[in-house]
Amino acid sequence: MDSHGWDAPEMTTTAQNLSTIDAATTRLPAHEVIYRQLRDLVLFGDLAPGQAVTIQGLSERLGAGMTPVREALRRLIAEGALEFQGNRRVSVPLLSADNISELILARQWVDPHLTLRATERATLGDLDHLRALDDQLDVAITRGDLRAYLELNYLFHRRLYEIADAPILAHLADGLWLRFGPSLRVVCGRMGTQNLPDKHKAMLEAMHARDAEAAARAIREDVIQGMEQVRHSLEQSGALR
Amino acid sequence: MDSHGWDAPEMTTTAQNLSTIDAATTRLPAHEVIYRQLRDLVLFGDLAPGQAVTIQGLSERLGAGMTPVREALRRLIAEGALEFQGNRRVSVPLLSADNISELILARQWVDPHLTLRATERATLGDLDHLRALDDQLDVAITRGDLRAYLELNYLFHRRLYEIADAPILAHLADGLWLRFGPSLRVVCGRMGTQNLPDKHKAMLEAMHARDAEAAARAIREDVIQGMEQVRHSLEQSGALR
DNA sequence: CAGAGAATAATTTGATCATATTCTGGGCGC
DNA sequence: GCGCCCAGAATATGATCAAATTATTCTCTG
Repeated sequence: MDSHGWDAPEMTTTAQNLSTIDAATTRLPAHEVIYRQLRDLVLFGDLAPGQAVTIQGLSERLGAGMTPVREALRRLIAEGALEFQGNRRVSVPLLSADNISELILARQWVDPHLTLRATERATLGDLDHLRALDDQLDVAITRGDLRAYLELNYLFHRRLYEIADAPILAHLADGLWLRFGPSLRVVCGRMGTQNLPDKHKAMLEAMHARDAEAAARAIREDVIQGMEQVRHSLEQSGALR
Repeated sequence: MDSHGWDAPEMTTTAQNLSTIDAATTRLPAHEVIYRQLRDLVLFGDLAPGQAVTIQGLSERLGAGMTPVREALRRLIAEGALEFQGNRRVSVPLLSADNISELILARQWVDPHLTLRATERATLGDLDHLRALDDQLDVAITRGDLRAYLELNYLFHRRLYEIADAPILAHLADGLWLRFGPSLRVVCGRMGTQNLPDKHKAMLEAMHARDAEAAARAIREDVIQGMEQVRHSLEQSGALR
C-alpha cells in the first residue's frame, strides 16, 4: 500500500506534536518521517485549505534540513495532497465544486469495488478488526471527538483497502482521501460529529454474510452520504472553507 | 493536468538524447526538467521493467546535481512510475498478473468516463486535433515506428483527457499509463506495430455525432484490446519482460 | 589440500546538511 | 501607476556521513 516500501506508518490516535521525534521511528529516513507527519496533517485537516506551506518554515518547525522537507513536499504534491502554485509556492488545495464532483465520482467507483474484493477475501479476524474500529468510531462520535472520528473513519476504510489486496486501486483510493481531507475537516467541524455518515454496520453484516454486492452498496451509500455533505457545505459557503 | 503547475511539457516526437539540454527549457527548474525526461523514459519504455535506477548514475548522466534528481525520483515513485525497493534502491516496477488486472479494471472505468465528458465538451477544433493525431498514428503503424506509435497513442488519449476537463480523473489516468508504459513497450516490441489496437476511428465518429455513449464504448474496447494483449503476453512469458 | 561458508574489507550509492545562487513579490520613490 | 530595489524564499551544488552491496580473505571441515 505504501508506495515507498517501509513498514506501515503507525497511526497516531491522538493529536501529535510536530516536534516530537519518535525514538522508534528514528530508523526511518528523515524525508519519510517528514512525509508521514505532513501527510497526517493534511489528511486530518490540521492544515486548512488554502493555507500556504513553506519549505524553510517546515524545515525549522520540524528541525530538519530542507532537502528531506523538499522531498516530502514533492511526494505530497504528486499525490495531490498539496498544490504547486506555479511560482514556487506550495499550499493546501482549495476544492472547487467540480473537483468535489470528480472525487465523489471516483470514490463511488473505487470504494465499492475494493469492498467487493475485500468481502471475498476477508478472514474472520479481518471482520473482527473492522468491527473493533467501528466500535471505536461510535465512541468518538458520541464523545464528539472530531479528530478521533476522522482518523478512525480513515483507518476503517484503509483497512478495507488492505483486505481487498489490490495495491494499485488502494493507492488510488488513498490519493482521493488526501484530496478531500482538509475540506472534510472543515465541514465536519462545522456540523459537529452528530449525524455523521456511518453505514459501516450494514456493510459489516453484509461482509459477514459474504454478500459482496450488498456490502459494496452499503459502502457506496456511506461514501455518497459523506461526500455529498462536503459538496453541499462547500456550495453553501461560496468557494470553500 | 500537470500537478506541478508549469506549462505543459512539450512532447518529443522523436527519440530524445538525454544529454541534450533544451535551451527553451532552461527556464524550468532542473528538477522539473529531470522529471519530464525520466517520465518519458518510463512512459515509452526506454527503461526496461525491473531495471535499477541510481541517483548518482542519473545525476552524472544528466549533468545535474543529485538534489533535483532525487526530487524527480520521489515524484515518479509517488506516481507509481518507479518503485522503491525497501532498501533505498529504486527500479522500474515489474508488473504481476494481478497488477495488470487492476490496471485493466481501472482504465476500463476511467477512460470511458473521461471520453463521455470529452464528447460533451469537445469543440470542432478539438476533434480536428484528435483526428490529426490519429492520422499520424496510422502513419507510425504502417511505417512500423514503435516509438512514434507509443508516443502518439499516449498523446491521443492524453488529449482526450484534457478535453474532458476533469483534472483529478485525468491525473489518475495519467498515473495508470506510467504503470504499464514499460511493459507495453516490451509487449509491442515483440509483436510489431501491426494489429495494434486502434478503435480511434469509431470513437471519433461517435464524438462527431455527439454520441457520448458510443464514444465511451469504443474507447473501452480500445483499452481492453490493448491491455488484454499486455496481460496475455505477460502471462505467456512467465513473470514479465 | 580443496572448497563452502562466514566474517571482514572495500566500494558504491543513498541521505543529509550548510551554503551559494537565483528568482519572486512587495515596498518605496518617482 | 510604473519601475527599481530589497528582503525572503526556493533552487541547486558539493561535501560529508551512513548504509548496503559486492569483493575478498580467512577459517574450518571433509
